[in-house]
Amino acid sequence: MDTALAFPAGEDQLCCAPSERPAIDAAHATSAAQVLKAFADPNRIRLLSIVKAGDGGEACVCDLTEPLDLGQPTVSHHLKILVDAGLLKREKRGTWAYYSVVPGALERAAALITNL
Amino acid sequence: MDTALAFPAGEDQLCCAPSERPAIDAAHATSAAQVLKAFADPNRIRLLSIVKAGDGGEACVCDLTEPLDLGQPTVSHHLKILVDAGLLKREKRGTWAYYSVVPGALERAAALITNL
DNA sequence: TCAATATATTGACAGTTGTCGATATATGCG
DNA sequence: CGCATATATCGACAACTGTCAATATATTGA
Repeated sequence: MDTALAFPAGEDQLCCAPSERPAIDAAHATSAAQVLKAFADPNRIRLLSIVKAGDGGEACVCDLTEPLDLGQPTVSHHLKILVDAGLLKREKRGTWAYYSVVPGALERAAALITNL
Repeated sequence: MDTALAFPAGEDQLCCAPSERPAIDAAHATSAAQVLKAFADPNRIRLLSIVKAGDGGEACVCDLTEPLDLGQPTVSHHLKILVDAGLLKREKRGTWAYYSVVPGALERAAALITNL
């Protein structure tokens, strides 16, 4: 259970102008890559997109397995990766598990790229 | 040579508000993942960062192999992946190869995430 | 032309990842 | 309780990826 360090906290404000900022160190690169790795698969991209576009910004596994044309275990696997990366959150209601995008998570992930 | 489709062109303006946008299709997800995959490795993150922070926004391979503690072939390999993804461009001057970030590429890559 | 340097390419190998089928674990309902 | 449904976990396997050593390909300079 490598449960989500996800977004290291703090680190929101920038020390100086982008053109003057020094290169990031190995530790930051590793944690950034850990999050960005979650976007490195087409099916996970689609999962994020479908969940975000879903009614109420959420979707359950049963809504996701068909449009992706993947087996249910594989979908669960990808969802776990997205949750561990801090991008999705899981809420169980009855028999169903509803996934939704963690507020601000996509923007923070995008900032990892623009703030390089 | 799977030379960079990179950023598919067009697709810059959005059809509607983010909350109303439908989920992206498989083809878009695949091309987005192709670019984002380039960010899925800590050493490539550092390469981008070091190049961007370098003098004149560029760096040659010889400047990159030492701080990353990687062999020269491995650095060349990662640089090729970043070039193929449309993130870096290569300019050969004499014996040296200078790499620099393609203008706007990081912002476009980040937009692939926020526009999900 | 020949040697030295910088970079790219190749081939190999271990480690990781995406996928599936089978199975386990809930949860709700008769 | 016992069955059906929804989801998660496990084990296996092929495909992909990151790394290195060895080698190839410029390019410069003597």
